Amino acid sequence: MATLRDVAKRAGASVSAVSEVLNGKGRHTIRVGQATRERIWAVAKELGYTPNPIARSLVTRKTGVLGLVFPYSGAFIDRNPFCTQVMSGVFEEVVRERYNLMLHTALGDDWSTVEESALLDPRVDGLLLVLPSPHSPVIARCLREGFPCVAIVYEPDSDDVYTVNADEFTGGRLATEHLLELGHWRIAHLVGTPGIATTEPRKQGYLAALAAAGIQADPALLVPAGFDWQNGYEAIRTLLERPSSQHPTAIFAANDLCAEGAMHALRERGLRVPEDMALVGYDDTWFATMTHPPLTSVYMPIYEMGVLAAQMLIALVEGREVADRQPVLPVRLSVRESSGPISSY
Amino acid sequence: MATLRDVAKRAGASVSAVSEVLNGKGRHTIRVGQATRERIWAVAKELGYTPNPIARSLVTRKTGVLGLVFPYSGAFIDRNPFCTQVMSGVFEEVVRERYNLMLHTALGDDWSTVEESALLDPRVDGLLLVLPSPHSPVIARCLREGFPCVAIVYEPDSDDVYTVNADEFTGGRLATEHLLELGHWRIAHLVGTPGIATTEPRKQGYLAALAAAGIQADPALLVPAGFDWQNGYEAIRTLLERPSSQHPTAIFAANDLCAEGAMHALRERGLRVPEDMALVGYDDTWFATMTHPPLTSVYMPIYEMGVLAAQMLIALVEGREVADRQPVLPVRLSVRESSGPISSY
DNA sequence: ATAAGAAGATAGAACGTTCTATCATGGGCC
DNA sequence: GGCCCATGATAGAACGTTCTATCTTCTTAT
Repeated sequence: MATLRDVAKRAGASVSAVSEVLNGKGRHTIRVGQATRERIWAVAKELGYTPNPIARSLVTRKTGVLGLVFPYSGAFIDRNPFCTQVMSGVFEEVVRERYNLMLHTALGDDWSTVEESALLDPRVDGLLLVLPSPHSPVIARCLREGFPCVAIVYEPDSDDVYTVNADEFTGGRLATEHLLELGHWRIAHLVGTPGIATTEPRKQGYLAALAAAGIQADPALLVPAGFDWQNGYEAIRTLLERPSSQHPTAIFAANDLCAEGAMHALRERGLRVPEDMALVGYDDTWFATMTHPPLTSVYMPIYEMGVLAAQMLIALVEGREVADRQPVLPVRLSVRESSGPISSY
Repeated sequence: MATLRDVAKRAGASVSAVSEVLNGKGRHTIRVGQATRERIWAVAKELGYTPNPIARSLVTRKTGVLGLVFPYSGAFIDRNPFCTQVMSGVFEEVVRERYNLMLHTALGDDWSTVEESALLDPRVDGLLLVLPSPHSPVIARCLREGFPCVAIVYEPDSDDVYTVNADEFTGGRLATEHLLELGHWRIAHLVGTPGIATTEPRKQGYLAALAAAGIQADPALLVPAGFDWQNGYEAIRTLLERPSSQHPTAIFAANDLCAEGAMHALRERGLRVPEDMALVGYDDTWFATMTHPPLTSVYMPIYEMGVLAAQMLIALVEGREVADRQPVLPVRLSVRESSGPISSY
């Protein structure tokens, strides 16, 4: 690997001049004439000079690398379309802006590994946190130390924290309203994993829609489930063990994966979707269109959330101001077959 | 951020001593007495010293970071369970070995972006290439320059290249044999994307199984498709436009996603799986178990391939010898409902 | 003619590590 | 008393950049 000094020696110029010509942005007072410029370029090409980003980072204190931190629960990354889609959006923006992406993970609720590795690590310019736990100590620390950091899906616990969220409450409401419009009034909600930021607002949206329709929520229809296929499957199996008079006629699942699990359990009992049980999912990832029947689902702009978060973080890293610190992106309902024919149209 | 010098000054010791005590592995001749050791530790704790990996990398020429390069075709990362599962395996091993992972991508067939960023980039110690194009110039270059590099799913074009593959040929054979055993003899194969390393051997396995059964392959039943849902969907729609006397009775799809697309198209025409058409997928990702009916699929140890590739690369980076440069991992058939009842048992 | 400043350049000090080479001191042994 | 060597230490040269401070010329306005 040729260094600046190698080029300088061979071109008969100073290291400063070579640095300025090859890597400089004209920020400082180093002035190099046309002739020397050309000589330097020629030698650089000849020697195949390529700058060493490590040496550069040591002095500039910028690396051009962003850290992406995922919650880790064994199978989260490879099984949950939400995570991969966020990543996809982040990645796209990162590539566009000529940054690099470093992957980190938090083992379970233990974010200490992140603190040890990524946070204090000058190898990354900033941190993107996906689904951090509530009142995340990592975020608190970033804020305290002025380390650039954006959380994706996080209940803002301070005005200073940068977050990107979707309007989960409205999502829960839309899903439920849709089922109400279809004539259902015994609607179950498969509740997401407790502690994950999306769980509570979706549930509140569900409750609000019921209340607005003058229906008293039946606590027995708030079924604890989670965001995994297995969660949906087991929740429905348990639910169907009750006497059929207590069964709902429609289900609003925690997310698409959970909905598919539910569908599977329903099918096992010979119940048809949507004829015997209407079903609505959440997230509306690619996965929702390929179930049978295709899932009605609340569309969340997951990819866009990744892009936006990356944009915000890059702005922070580069010292630009971010107008909206806590944007909330709109959701909408994607109506497909799993919720049944639409009676109101 | 406290530096070695800060600690040294405050502890009344030399930078060398502090470096040895806090970060050294006892590799060289620096000897520090018990008393100074304790003083240094105390001061380090007091100042919250944390080593700067960038400065360290500059001198050691090791970063503890591995680069993971994915093929990029718009939606590959977030839609294809294969890629995310490889990543999951790689990630697991990388975390276990206390390395870090940097994500890169190759835009389409243009791996030049990789050459520009990752390859010559001293920020990574080695490169993990997922599904590189045949005769990859990147691999050739790594080999030439002695840069550690392991390819995941790659037809070895030299004895020196390190690859991790699954036994695709046997996979294609197993899938086809299974359908033959079930009594099918008009078996279509939805062929994968041309140019991807897995496409050809799977097809060859299919042809070999037919030949072994004394069946002459019908070229019309070799349907060009690809590895995406849409590919399977469209391939089957085209296929079903032929007169039904020319229809197959069974389909071996390029992968699970493609199989699900096929299933969708079949259902649209009122054809039942497996009663009217038996179906076998490939990869056997989590996705295969949640289709309806669940997919019979060739299990590929994708996760394990990621782990193994990472292990090999880390060994290379650390200068250890790798016994088997081109391991081929075994596959097996996961029989589920989409292929129909098993007549031979 | 001369001061002022522009143009073209360079030396060398950082950045925070690792690690080689070197230097003291003191104890044990002949 | 002198020699050897173990023990405890340090100075300072790398690593490859960026960038401030400084030094020559040469032009140009007064």
